[in-house]
Amino acid sequence: MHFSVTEENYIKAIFHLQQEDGTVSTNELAAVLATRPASVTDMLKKLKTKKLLSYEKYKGVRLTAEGKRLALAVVRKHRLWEYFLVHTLQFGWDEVHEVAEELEHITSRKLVDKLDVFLGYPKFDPHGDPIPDSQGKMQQQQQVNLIDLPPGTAAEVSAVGSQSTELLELLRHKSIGIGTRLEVKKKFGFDHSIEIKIKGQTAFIISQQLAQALFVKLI
Amino acid sequence: MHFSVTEENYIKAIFHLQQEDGTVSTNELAAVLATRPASVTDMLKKLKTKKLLSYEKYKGVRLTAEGKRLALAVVRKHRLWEYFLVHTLQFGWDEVHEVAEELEHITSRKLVDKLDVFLGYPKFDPHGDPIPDSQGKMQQQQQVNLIDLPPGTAAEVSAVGSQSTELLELLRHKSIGIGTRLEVKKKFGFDHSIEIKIKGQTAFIISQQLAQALFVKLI
DNA sequence: AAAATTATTTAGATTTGCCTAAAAATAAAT
DNA sequence: ATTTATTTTTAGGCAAATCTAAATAATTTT
Ligand SMILES: [Mn+2]
Ligand SMILES: [Mn+2]
Ligand SMILES: [Mn+2]
Ligand SMILES: [Mn+2]
Repeated sequence: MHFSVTEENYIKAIFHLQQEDGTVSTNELAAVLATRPASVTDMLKKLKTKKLLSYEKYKGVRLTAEGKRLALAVVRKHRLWEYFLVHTLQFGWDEVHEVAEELEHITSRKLVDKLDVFLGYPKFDPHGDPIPDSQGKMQQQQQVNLIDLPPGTAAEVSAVGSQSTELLELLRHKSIGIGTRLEVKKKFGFDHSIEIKIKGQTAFIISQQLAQALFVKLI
Repeated sequence: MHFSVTEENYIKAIFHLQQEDGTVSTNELAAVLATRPASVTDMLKKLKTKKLLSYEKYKGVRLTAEGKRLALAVVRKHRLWEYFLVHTLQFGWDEVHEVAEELEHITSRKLVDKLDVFLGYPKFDPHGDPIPDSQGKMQQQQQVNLIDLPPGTAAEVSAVGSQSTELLELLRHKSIGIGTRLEVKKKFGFDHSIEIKIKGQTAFIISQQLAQALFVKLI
């Protein structure tokens, strides 16, 4: 089976959305794919006949095992290419998402596997997201949202909740990246901001929105 | 300006064909693109309105300066990726053409230039074809067809005349590659076969077809 | 120079992915 | 339980890239 770029993008979007919800709605899909609900309905019918998803009118959609396999293959390529762009070609971590969005659709299986070998079988991409192996298995980090840490906890940043340029720009400005170690000093109920301290720097406060976009693991 | 994969493939095909002929015919294009003459005519009209080529009904076609620029950009990407696949990812030189055919359409300019840096600004791809620099300039080797060498001449293989799997398979079997040094021993008028000698091997005979597919530089 | 062959273009359809506008189903509010 | 609002689907069309079959132009042969 070989699928078009558009079909792969739909499958990947459904995969990501159904992590949160169990089942995915037409409107949600239209929103993340920047297209119209009517177009989504058309595509869902097609992907159903290709057995990549189960779909009943008005009932939302859910990937089949086959659809999940495809989604994981695309995610694997996306994240491996991002790792390549950052670690081999010296891109900034905020510059790679768009390019990987294209590279993830290159079809050669051999290419992906050789790239994986060359990179040394990385387990996480530059944004802290796990890279599926050639079997589609990925190592889940036991990570928690920074907003949920109680004061006094030390932690290491392990992932970001979005690839938006704005977020990554802010993080660069505050010198926060994957692997940064920090300690929660104080939490302010009024605006849910959090005071954190990074070794060698004076403590500073980050907003609720930023804290919610950061995932950490305890150390 | 941004162009579709199909448009880029047409422009690249015209570029290669017009190296030999000055002007390119509808049927030639249909043949190399594995499509129908009628489809070619449609596309030529479109590419004309985009000012990538000059075209008069029944008169054949020729790239404009703009069209040539685009063609060289695609060729640059194609050959840089081939170099990457062979030298970085350890592909065989006979396995890379198809994959590069997809990778050449990735749009990021920054990606190409960073890839070029990473690879060390290579001047020739794995098949001996020159890689255009970011200005579109490429270094032409003063190479000659092996079939035209007189007996007694020593030479080094610098390029192959096609990327076909069959050719590359035959070359691997005879341990001939880019950089192989050889000497022409004798030429046989009957079938235009040529006896050649590679250092450390006993002399052997290659066919006219193979000799015509090999380009060499004198040493 | 006329006839036959070959090359190229037009005409009319098809497929994919998308759109707008309108209809139908579901969910929420009164 | 109706009415209202939201979500989703259908209907009908459009643009890109392709195709087959038929028409026209160019070339070659006789
Ligand atoms: Mn994509
Ligand atoms: Mn990522
Ligand atoms: Mn191509
Ligand atoms: Mn090549």
